[in-house]
Amino acid sequence: MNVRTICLAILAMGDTTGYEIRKHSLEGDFSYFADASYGSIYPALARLQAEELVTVREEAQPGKPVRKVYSITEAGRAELIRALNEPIAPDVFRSPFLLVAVFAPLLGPQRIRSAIEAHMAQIRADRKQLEAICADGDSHAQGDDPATRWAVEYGLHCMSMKLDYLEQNRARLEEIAAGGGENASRSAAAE
Amino acid sequence: MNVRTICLAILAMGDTTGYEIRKHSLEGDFSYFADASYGSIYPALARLQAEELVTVREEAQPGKPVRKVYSITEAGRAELIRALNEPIAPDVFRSPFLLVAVFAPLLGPQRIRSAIEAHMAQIRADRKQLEAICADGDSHAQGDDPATRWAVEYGLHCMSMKLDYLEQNRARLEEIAAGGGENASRSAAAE
DNA sequence: GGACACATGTAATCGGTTACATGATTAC
DNA sequence: GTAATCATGTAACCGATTACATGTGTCC
Repeated sequence: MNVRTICLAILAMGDTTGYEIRKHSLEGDFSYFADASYGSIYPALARLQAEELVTVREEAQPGKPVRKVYSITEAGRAELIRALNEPIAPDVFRSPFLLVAVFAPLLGPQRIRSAIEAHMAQIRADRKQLEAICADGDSHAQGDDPATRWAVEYGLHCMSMKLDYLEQNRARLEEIAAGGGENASRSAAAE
Repeated sequence: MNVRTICLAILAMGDTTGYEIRKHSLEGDFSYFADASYGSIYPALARLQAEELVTVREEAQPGKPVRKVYSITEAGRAELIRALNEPIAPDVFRSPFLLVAVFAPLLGPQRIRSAIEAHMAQIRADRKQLEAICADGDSHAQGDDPATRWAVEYGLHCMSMKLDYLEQNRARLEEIAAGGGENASRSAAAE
């Protein structure tokens, strides 16, 4: 999902600024889809504006820089729908953790233990963040939207499942790391 | 995980060629970690060779092009271990499907149904592929390695969980798509 | 005769990140 | 005083993809 579409999608949920789009993309809802930086968001917004898929209004606020608030246009909404109706690219799941896991015998039990710990902590943190969106309640939008809620619940479910699985199977990986250590040393020395 | 490390990792499992590395990275084991193309693999291998982290031997085979078979060196193995001991980057999970799901009310039930169908088919296909690695058995390596097996089982578990969850909750999303459709039209028309 | 698998490699391009530039306000 | 938050934007760079170039053998 390119930044352009992500911007359009976020703007379809309500008017915002480039600054806030970045926060959505890496903290809030939408953290599933992107992880965009200013360097990609601002040019994307400029381009969308040139294409008349969004409009801008400048809100001067005393003391602070001018906020450029973007709104999606009808054409923008149509373009978003068009993009979402295209064949969906497969989900991407890239796990540096699993690469470490695969080399458990080479890395030894201490490293594996700390890797598992860090990995689980990461998942817990992500889960907490997702839960916050749902529980937000009072805030004006996202958590209340049923479709967003469905997606968030799907994400939460996946995370909880992973944590359960790790809890139950981490010992096995740690044993592999401990047992294989000698083998790895031997085979490395043998070569 | 950059292509360089992926190449090193694959070579740590056994000698291969650039051509086969690509296959590993998008079909076999390792499909979790990368999705590299020739355009990145060949330059990476050349660089690794220059750094003396791998060596090459050319195997002439009559009729076919020369195979350049790469082997990891001791320095390469050390570099891989060093890379794997660095702080692990968080897992990346990017789901174009969930973006579609979030806009279910805007897209309507037919689209959502087909999106769910395609998504589940994709997961099933991925699962089949992973199962093949494990069940390979007779082939000389990966499926038998306990750490690889652990990682594969983790992946299989996640996929099965997702499928179960989708099976049980797809109806709810389809309803949201159906019910919300009118709202979306109204709100779109109202603006 | 055409498509596909094997096999290596380069050049153009692209999408995106990082770092930089600027500057006021608020909280510690 | 110093760090963080708000806020926008550009330029340099980078990693990777896409498309291209080349060539044989095999299967349908």
